[in-house]
Amino acid sequence: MILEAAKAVIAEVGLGRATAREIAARCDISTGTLTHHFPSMDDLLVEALRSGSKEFTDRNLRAADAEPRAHDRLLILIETALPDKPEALRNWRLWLEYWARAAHDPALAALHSERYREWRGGFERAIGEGVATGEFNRVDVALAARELVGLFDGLCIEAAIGGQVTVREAREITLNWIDSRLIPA
Amino acid sequence: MILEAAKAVIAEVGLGRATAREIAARCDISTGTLTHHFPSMDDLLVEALRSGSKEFTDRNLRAADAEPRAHDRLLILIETALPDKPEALRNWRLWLEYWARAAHDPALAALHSERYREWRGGFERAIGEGVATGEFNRVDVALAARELVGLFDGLCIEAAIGGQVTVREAREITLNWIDSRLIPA
Amino acid sequence: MILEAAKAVIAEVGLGRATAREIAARCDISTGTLTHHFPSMDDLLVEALRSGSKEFTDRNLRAADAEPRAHDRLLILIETALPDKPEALRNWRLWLEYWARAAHDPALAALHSERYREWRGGFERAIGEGVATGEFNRVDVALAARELVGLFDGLCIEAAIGGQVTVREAREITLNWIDSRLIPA
Amino acid sequence: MILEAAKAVIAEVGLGRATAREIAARCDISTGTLTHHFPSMDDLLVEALRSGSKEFTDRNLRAADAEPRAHDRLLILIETALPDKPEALRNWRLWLEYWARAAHDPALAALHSERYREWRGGFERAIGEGVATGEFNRVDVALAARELVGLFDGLCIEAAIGGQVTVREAREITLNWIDSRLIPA
DNA sequence: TATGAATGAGGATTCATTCAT
DNA sequence: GATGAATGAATCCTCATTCAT
Repeated sequence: MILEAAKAVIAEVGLGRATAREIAARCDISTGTLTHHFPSMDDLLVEALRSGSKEFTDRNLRAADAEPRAHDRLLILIETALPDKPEALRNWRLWLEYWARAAHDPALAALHSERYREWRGGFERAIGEGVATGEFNRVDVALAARELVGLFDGLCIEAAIGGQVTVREAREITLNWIDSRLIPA
Repeated sequence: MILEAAKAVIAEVGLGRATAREIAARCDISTGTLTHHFPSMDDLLVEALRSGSKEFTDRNLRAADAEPRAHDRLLILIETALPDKPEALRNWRLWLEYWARAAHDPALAALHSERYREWRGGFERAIGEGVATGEFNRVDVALAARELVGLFDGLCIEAAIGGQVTVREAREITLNWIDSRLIPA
Repeated sequence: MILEAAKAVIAEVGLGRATAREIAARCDISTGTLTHHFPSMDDLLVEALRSGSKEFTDRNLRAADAEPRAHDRLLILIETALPDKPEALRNWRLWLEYWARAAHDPALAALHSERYREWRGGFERAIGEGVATGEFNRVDVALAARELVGLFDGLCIEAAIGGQVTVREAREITLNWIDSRLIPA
Repeated sequence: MILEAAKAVIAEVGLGRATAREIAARCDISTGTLTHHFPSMDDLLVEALRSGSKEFTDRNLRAADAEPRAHDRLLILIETALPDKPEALRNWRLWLEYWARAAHDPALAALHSERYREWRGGFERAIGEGVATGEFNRVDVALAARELVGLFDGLCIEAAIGGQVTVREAREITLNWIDSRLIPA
């Protein structure tokens, strides 16, 4: 699939170095065929970013929503997204490109905003459910979700580029946040 | 200055669309003059990213370190960096490009890692000082700094691209984290 | 054909002044089309030098080898190569560029060396045949070929640039060498 | 001296790659100073070719003319020019560039023609002297000089680029030519 | 539908040359 | 006389896109 190849190339070399030739070569098709299916290269790249992150988050959200206990939902969202798995790492790289480009491109910013809303929605539902059942403390659900997602994003970005935060630290800090904030003493 | 123009262009149109011609035009110089000072366009862009973020964080760190009280230090770091000021917004956009590119470029990742270490160091010093003087609770300083910076980064990124988090929310969540975690009851 | 245009341009203005634009204009194609077929300009120029001299010498060698008498073989090699015909003149100019560049470029030196070996091989075969049939004196074939080719090259270069040796003189001196050295009294 | 640096650069990297920057760097001067002395880069390169070959041949001609015996004169001309000495090798490389460029540049062709005339004049004087004193056979002096120089040039070019002719072979063939043609039985 | 040769605008970079200091 | 920053034309090359087959 062309989009799949595009995602792989973007994750590997970045949005700025992702060329039609390289993507076509991944699919073993000609650049002519590529343009036949995606008349605009720009649209292809944007769609790759969008669908790439959408697929990833949708799958994780579904997996989380299937869990009965709120704490397990959060664990699934976090564990599947932590960038120590190739697929998750690829996703964070796509997101980094997404963010960088959205900063200059209102259309992309809107798309990203929508996707981010869905992602945070998963955390909100889990926390809300936990609060409702008494599994969690009675926190401000929207605020807690904002904080948790912000914390998780900030840690994962740094972990994804191999910076000063390791995946292990990102996990521990995030889980510790849940324990100390949401779990009743 | 050429670097200043480069930073402005990168922040406005992104790393991928920053051309020598545009940067030269900003400075009212020819492209020949540009390459006379920066033989490699790539080096210029990287240096712009590096020095741009370094200047910004250094200035903020100095301002924060000049404050006597730990809480004020943190407030300064946060307030000056929140992306509701043009300069701070520009800085977050440079950082987004920095992160995105660092994901594919080990050399840039190393540079970024160093800068991030300094940035987090400012938070660590402030928190450590507060703990030492009894102004703050007796928390694990390194861990608290990691968490605070991760939270702040995650929120500011989203705020910087005009997404689902507003600057006001980012500020409140961050300050609330400080109050509830660091300030003794 | 692109290579043909490249050879013409090199012969006319020299290797150093042969530009992609000029070669493309000769073919009535765009420079984009040129690089589509020859991604590297350097490779194109080298290939033009190589194939140009190869075609020329191969054709002459075949024509010579078809002659039954050794003396006629030598006459053909010499007569077709003397730089008073446009094609032969062009070939000497390509060779001059070839030599000049081979002096600084080992890869080109190797290519040239191989071509030179073939060229001298034609003379060696002719002389060897003449010696075998008694048409020529019993000379050291390899040595005689070296001498004859060296003499012919040295004279033709000077004739090709319109220097102190005319084509007529080059021809007479070369043929006289054959008569006095190879033909039995 | 600027010209000396220019000769060295041309001999090392070729006429097409000889830049003002490199030549200036060799002299430890700025490109501004270079252009101050040689307003035209083209004139500098041409002058380097011209003076370089002139100095070399003049010195060798003077050394040869100082010898009393004709055979020794020829030996000196040949021995000093054979490209197994750095200076002689450099000279052949300058000549190759000279020839290549003269093929497209009438002005350079005229300069080269004059220099070649002087060079061949040295051989003519030596041969003429030998014939006059009876040291050599009664050959056509002009024709013999043309042949000898042609032969020597052709062999040395190939030897200079490290091709199919070694310096040893070039020497032997040339000396053998002298023995068999000029020396009485 | 698939191709891939052709395109040409746009990219960075090189370079000889100019000129104020 | 010497400098070196500034210049801008010219270089090769990349690339998304077009279109006839």
